[in-house]
Amino acid sequence: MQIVEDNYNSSFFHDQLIYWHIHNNHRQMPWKAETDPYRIWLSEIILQQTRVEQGLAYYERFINNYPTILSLANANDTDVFKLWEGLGYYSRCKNLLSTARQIATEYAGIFPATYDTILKLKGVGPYTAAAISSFAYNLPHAVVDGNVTRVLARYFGMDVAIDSTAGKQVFLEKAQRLLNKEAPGKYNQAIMDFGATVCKPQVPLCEECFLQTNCSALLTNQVQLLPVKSKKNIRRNRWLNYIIIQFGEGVYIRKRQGKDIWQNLYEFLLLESEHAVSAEELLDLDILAYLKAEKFTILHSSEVRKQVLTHQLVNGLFIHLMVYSPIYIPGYEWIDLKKLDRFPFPRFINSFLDIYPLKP
DNA sequence: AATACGGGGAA
DNA sequence: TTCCCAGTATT
Repeated sequence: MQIVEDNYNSSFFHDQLIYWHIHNNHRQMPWKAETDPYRIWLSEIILQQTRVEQGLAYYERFINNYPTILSLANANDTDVFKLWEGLGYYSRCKNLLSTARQIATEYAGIFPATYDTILKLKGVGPYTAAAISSFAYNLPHAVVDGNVTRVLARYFGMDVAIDSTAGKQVFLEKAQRLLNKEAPGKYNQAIMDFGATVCKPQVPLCEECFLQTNCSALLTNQVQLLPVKSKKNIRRNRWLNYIIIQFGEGVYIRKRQGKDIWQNLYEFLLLESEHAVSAEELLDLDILAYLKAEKFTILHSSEVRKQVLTHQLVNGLFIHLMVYSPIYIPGYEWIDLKKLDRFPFPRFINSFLDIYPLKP
């Protein structure tokens, strides 16, 4: 890459981007022009690896239920996870609560206002710290998200892998050099909106793009090849079979623990298997021995259901049983069906309950 | 340095 | 199916 040409391109790129942002960027979002760091932080956590359209409703619900960081800090965990239910990446929710409480106790409820202190907060990495710093406090820190790496990779013809350690450093430095130090928030907003609405991943609008005359990828016909990603995702198969054991008007559930998917969400009696198993085989397992001592009735046995996650393909079936005396299952608790909707469940379970509602 | 962590929308 | 989304924490 030529240094001189790079400098020329950089100033053209920067000026055009700001011009577009002021005159032709019509993307609306409720947290735009927001100055409350709590709201900015909340929106940024929700939007990590999440499309704006998907996160929007969650943001509104959180603001309605918890208008201040102190109200969030004082909330009860299950209620907050219930609000987060279905959004995915549930460690974000855990860290959200943790940070709200830390700010309540250690910062007297006042959101920290420097990049380094913000970066230390749980759930806040380089991207989110730069976003909060620039949007809430107009501090000169460039955001580097998926939009930014894509835009920079294409416009400047950067073919270093965006998911390599070296690549991340290169893009961060490039973004930081391009940043308008006078209006960092405005510049950060501009480049992300541009990436999301014009320089899109699959079908970018190059024909109507105001940067087309200087875009390296477009000029060398590499738009579809940039940015470069080195790692490929592996998806493993998994079989999660659930036994819904009902006694009276309640069922047995537990909160998921340990380092696995769906931490802090709830589930029914889980029987994980290495391969697909039938309902008959499941009910034959030793783990259900204590059930055999009791009289029970099979009310329903579902088809195999599937859910695609980023690193797993979850398969499994649901069996609904009725028992006629209370049973003890270590780690599980009996919950009245009328209260079941207070508990957050993974999508895999909720999608089954949608077609097979549990009624008292 | 590599990997896991959800769910949804678009092609 | 595959890709990718206003990334981060953990190993």
